[in-house]
Amino acid sequence: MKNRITELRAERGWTQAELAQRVSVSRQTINAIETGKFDPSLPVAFRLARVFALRIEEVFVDDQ
Amino acid sequence: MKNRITELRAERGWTQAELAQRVSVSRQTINAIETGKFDPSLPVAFRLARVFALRIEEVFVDDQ
DNA sequence: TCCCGATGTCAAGCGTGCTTTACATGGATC
DNA sequence: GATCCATGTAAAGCACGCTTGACATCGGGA
Repeated sequence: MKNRITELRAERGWTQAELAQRVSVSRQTINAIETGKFDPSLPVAFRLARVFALRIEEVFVDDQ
Repeated sequence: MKNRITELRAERGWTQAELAQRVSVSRQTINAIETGKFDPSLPVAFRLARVFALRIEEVFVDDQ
């Protein structure tokens, strides 16, 4: 499961810490998701899509 | 996080076991998701949306 | 050069997601 | 009543998601 979070965050000029605050997780969690350590839970994925004003499928790419 | 899996599955005439097979999880996992025991992981959510030919937001409803 | 903000990473700890095995219940059919 | 299928549930075990706290590195600006 890939994601476009680093790119989408950069477009908006947000730091990892800022994004973390917007979706109510720790900075380390955002970093781990961006660097592919693990996939977020479904609720966190929804919150991420929401702060980017995108659909989940536009943020996360299922590579089967 | 609510979901419409029981309803969508019934529309298609699938049993929990059939759906489980289609998304490659155990029957107990489908049952637990339907009965609200826990939310699926993001990859399983993608597979569920895919077998229903719907977007994730049409299968899962984030109740903030 | 010195500092500082941003990012990467590690460790310990805890709750969740998912598995297998197993058993209980209810409805339909015989 | 006996059988069968679908569903619900439980326990044990393992891996993952997320936390806090801490430390390392890197680039930019004073």
